[in-house]
Amino acid sequence: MKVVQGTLDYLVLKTLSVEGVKHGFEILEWILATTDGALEIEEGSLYPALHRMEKRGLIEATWGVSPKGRRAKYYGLSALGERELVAEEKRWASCVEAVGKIAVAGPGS
Amino acid sequence: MKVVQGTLDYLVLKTLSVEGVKHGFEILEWILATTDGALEIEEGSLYPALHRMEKRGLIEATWGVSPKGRRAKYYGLSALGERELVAEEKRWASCVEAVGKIAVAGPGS
DNA sequence: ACGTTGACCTAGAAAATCTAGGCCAACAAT
DNA sequence: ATTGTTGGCCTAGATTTTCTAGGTCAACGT
Repeated sequence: MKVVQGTLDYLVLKTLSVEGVKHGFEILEWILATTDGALEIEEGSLYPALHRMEKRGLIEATWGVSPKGRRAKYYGLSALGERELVAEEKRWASCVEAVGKIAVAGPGS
Repeated sequence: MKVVQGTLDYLVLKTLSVEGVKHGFEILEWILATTDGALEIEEGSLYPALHRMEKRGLIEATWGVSPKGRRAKYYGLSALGERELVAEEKRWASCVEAVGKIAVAGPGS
């Protein structure tokens, strides 16, 4: 990801919320495309993250077949995941806001 | 910090750039106050970070005496640190922008 | 028959932050 | 004089997240 740590869960939750059910590879590609290549998440980061989140009950998986005819694990948001998404959203917003305050502060403030 | 990982260096560099020379405790307090309590950095995070950054030549330290009469290590930005700050600033901005794109994207986009 | 692609997986490394302490000097209070 | 509190710095080890660098297996094309 090469950016900041602690955002991946949020990104995945948001992706599933916005795009609906998706499998791992699709999530990677969608995030990459949507951010114009800025957020290049590695498979080695994503799959463990998906497993963590599934174990926590935030997302649910079912095996299926991808449009290209391969077996694929489709993930969808659970009710718990939706609530978690709201919390993560706040967390991220308040972090961005706080860092913004530092950036804006001047010697006279 | 309880927020996102990978921002601390940026926050410290920015603090020193905006506020000038400061010692560790002051940095903590200033960030806490400036973000209205949102960014509560722990001493156990800050001091190792300061040492890392000093080793990398981004900041320079001199021992002095605090306004309250205690010995204190004052840190200032080096020329290298100023350049690093510019880079970190871009990194952070592009990350926020990218995450924003995910958040904004809708099923129709 | 063989190489490529899609899709998933994992072990171990690397890095950042936190927990939970400890140290010592200055000062206040008794 | 002693005790307690505060200011300021420090560190070892745990935890967590992400990445590196692999590997597997089936579908498809040639």
